[in-house]
Amino acid sequence: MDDLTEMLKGTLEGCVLEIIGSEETYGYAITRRLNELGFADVVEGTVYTILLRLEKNGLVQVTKRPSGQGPPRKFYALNDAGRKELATFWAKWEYVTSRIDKLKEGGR
Amino acid sequence: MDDLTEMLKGTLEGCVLEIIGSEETYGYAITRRLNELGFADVVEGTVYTILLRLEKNGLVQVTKRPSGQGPPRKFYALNDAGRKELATFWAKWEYVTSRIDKLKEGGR
DNA sequence: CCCAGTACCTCGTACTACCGAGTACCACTA
DNA sequence: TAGTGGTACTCGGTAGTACGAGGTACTGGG
Repeated sequence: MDDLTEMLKGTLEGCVLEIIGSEETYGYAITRRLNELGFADVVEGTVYTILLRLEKNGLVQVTKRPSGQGPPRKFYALNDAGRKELATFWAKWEYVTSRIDKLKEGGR
Repeated sequence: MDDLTEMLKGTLEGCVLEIIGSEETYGYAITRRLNELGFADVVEGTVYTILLRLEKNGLVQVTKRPSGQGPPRKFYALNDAGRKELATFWAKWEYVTSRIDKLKEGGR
């Protein structure tokens, strides 16, 4: 699948929230997970910008832990605000997809 | 539904293509159609930007016609390149939504 | 010792949508 | 004939998001 960049705008952050929400994890692993899921072109730089943004917006709790496999890892977990934001994201996603599907079906 | 701006990036152009593809139409009407469909915040300025981009990228055929209700209208219709682009858009859309739904279901 | 793999961070760029303001044309009305 | 409201298009500036390319740093193996 070719370039999905533009289509992922605004949804990638939600995906990262979802991943963090299901399991406390760190940037490098999140990138791998997204790639596995089929978002092959998502690169580290992108994920880190999102992570920084989440932190700045107070949606996550960050814990640094040594890894034994390189430099220490920064583990991210959702806090209450983050869980709320995630719920909002899914609500928007439902809304948008339902409208677009309707449009696609020639909905009048 | 609050601000969908970021989530619509990259999909709005596809929506406009779809609308034009189903019926030759013009900017003002496209805006109304989008609003009806539930994309309430989409404004004229945005639609015209997209339309100009489509024209510049050679995806549409433009015909000017008097309206009897104001200034002449610029009617847009898809050409071959536009139809191809529209098909690509839907393919991407399928792809992205399937991956995200998978993620949402806790897909491993 | 160097290199590959892991892990993180930063800066500059491109693209897209929005917003505000402006232009203009028409029909109807007072 | 001046004003109002609806139709219709254009343009310039702004903000948000993802990407690319680069850099730092730690570990273990050849």
